[in-house]
Amino acid sequence: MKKSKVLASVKDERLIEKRRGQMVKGAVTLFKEKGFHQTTTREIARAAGFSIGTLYEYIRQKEDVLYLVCDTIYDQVHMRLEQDIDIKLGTIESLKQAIKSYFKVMCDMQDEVLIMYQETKSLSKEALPYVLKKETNLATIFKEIIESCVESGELTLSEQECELIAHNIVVQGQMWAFRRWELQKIYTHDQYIELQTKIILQGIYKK
Amino acid sequence: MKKSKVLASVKDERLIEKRRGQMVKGAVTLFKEKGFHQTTTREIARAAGFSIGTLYEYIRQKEDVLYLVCDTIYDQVHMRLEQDIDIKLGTIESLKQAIKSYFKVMCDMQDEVLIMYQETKSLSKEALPYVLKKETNLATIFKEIIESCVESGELTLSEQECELIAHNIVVQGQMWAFRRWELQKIYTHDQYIELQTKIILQGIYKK
Amino acid sequence: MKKSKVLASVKDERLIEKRRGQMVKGAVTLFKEKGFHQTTTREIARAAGFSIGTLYEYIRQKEDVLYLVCDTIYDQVHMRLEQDIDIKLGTIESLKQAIKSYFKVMCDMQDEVLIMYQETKSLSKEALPYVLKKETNLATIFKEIIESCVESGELTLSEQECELIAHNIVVQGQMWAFRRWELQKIYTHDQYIELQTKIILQGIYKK
Amino acid sequence: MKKSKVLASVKDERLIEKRRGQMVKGAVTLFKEKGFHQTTTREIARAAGFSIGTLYEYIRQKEDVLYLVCDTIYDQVHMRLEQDIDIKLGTIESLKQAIKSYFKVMCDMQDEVLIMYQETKSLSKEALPYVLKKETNLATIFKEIIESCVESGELTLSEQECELIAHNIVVQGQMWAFRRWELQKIYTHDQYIELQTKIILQGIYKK
DNA sequence: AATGAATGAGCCTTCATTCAT
DNA sequence: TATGAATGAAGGCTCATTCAT
Repeated sequence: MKKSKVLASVKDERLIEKRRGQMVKGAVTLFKEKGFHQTTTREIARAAGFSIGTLYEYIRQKEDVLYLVCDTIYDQVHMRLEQDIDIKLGTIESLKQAIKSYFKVMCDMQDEVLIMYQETKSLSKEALPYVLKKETNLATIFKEIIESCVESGELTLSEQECELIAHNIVVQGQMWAFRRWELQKIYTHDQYIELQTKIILQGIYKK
Repeated sequence: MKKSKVLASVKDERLIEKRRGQMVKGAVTLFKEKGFHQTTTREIARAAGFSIGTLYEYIRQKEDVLYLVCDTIYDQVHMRLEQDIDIKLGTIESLKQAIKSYFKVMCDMQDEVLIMYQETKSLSKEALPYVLKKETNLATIFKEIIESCVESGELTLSEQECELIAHNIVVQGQMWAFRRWELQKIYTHDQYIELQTKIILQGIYKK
Repeated sequence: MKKSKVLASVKDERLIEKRRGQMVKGAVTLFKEKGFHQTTTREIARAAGFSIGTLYEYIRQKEDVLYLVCDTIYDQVHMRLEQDIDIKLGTIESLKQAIKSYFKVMCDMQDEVLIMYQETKSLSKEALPYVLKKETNLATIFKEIIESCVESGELTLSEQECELIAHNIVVQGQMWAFRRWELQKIYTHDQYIELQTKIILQGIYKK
Repeated sequence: MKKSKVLASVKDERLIEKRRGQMVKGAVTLFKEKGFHQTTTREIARAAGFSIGTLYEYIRQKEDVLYLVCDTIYDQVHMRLEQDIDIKLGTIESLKQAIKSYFKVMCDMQDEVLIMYQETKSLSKEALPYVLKKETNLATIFKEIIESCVESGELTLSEQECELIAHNIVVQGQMWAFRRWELQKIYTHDQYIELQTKIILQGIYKK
């Protein structure tokens, strides 16, 4: 299964899972508020509910926390999407459903999305591609859904177009996170979903 | 007009302008490469071509540099847009033109866009809204262009829709900056502009 | 007899002996390589073949390990000397034999000798004199051998001279350990022994 | 001339010289007392009379202080020897004089000698050979003096013997430093010099 | 105006030691 | 007895900021 690349001194795998859970939860709260660089390892430890010494039993460097946070965020997004989405149906309705589901996840994880946008660059050269890969996977999911629609004849699009639209969907979902102060003034999130979906589909439909 | 809120010890306004120019230029290069927090005030001073002491004659805190950088970036964007765009025409063609022009600016300023996305949150509570305002202005420009088209009868859209589409355009322009590694694999930037424009307009056109 | 001053939580004397044996063996290897301060208690435990918790069942502080190591080294030196040396003979030949034997031990225990020279000062004020005493005993052994030769009329030396020569012998034996890189270039250890012995005796002989 | 390999942030060479002087002086006092590892960089800074920040303007790592200390000690030894010693004379008397002079230096620098013996191994792989070279030079000086005596016919010795005796002299000079508690009980340092000189020469003289 | 040496708060990280299991 | 997770004091080092020249 998933094999985290972050080394721990502690051997009990279940404990590692648990402690890192606490760690990530505390860290997300702090990163939201003050960002990665402004957050102290001591603060992370305290927010996680243990001492600084214990923190370093489960990671090697501060950056590992960021990696773990990013990793966890994407895993959560994927988990929630997998529950709601069925890629292979090939109907416009299923695409609508996927957009709606994804946009809702993005809304629920607004703060986490922001962290990803802002702190990703602080990852080391080794960790970065691993995290970016996960971001790419997100676009791939939508690309596949759209391609299913093309195959089923519901849509007529080139592969290039499929991919671009997939990227657009991904970004427009995240958009709520980093433009929320502007957007909230005019729409509720439900309205936002509805309107964006309409525009997206209108941009696609074969005439 | 523009009245910078950053205080300087030096009195000569022309010198302030000049030194801050050097400063911002050096800082942008460094921020691109390592980010705001990883960049040292000393490095900024050196990149600007003067000593750390001199740096502090023209700013009060490190954060001022970030503010100046963000400020400058938006000014540059606006300046270039103003040259190319005519808001009042009310033709689809002028909207196309505006999108094209804006997307090109965003491509030229890829790195600067990334800085804005990643470092903005490090601005102080006082400076932040000032910078965000400029971002909002960008959307407003497009909103106005689209509304011109509505007024001239070229398009039929609610105000809500106009605003959302404006935001979409702004974000899709920036998208090239933070997804370039993915997007470059499939399109040249010109193709990207063309395709996005097509999709945007298709999402709008009255049928 | 020997009554170690290092306290243990464990009661079984035989086990204490055994575990401390493992401990010292591992520690010597590590101290050779990285020195006392650079060596971690965890590393010592691992090298000894048990856990950090167990280590602390047999010592009270890290420094105890150093004490045990020093103690063991001197015991080994003495043990080997006792096998080879006969103090009371009073012949030049027996002195030669003693020097040869001692020099050979020093050569075999080069690394241990270095540890003694370099780490001794890290012992606590209580442990230090106890270890230094053992070093002094070494000189005393040679002093007694030389004095035997004086008593038997083979040599004519004051007590002062006897003691100084004893110290010289002790130090010249150790010299191979901390100047080996220089000395090895010119002599084998056997040549070294022979030459030093010749010079020592020449410095003593009644003319 | 001498070009220290330790990098400084400060540019003024004279200031570097001065501050490092203060630094080394303070450090020697502390290292004598508690050894390199037990001494804090903060303590070094305080002993030198400036802040921790300033300390790091003149070195890169703590180890640099040790290097500087070792370097300085050897330079001092050499400086004092150069004043007193004339290598080329080729007389027994000049050898005696050199021994006396060297032994006196070693007596004056007892504590420094101990530092060298105990802390040298804490130098990095790069710095170590540089320092060891200086130690070797010391032996070379005596070797040359002895060889002058051989050339002038005052002594009859092989090159091997010359070198060994040189090493013996160097070590016996240092011996006072690390065995002083034993030796002081029996001799004054002047007596020590006299006696050792006698033994050394007796071990050499052609019969 | 310009310089750069000085400062010290504060951060990341290590590691000896303890203690519940 | 043996284990190893937990602790937190302490240390090395950085860097924004100041100020005398």
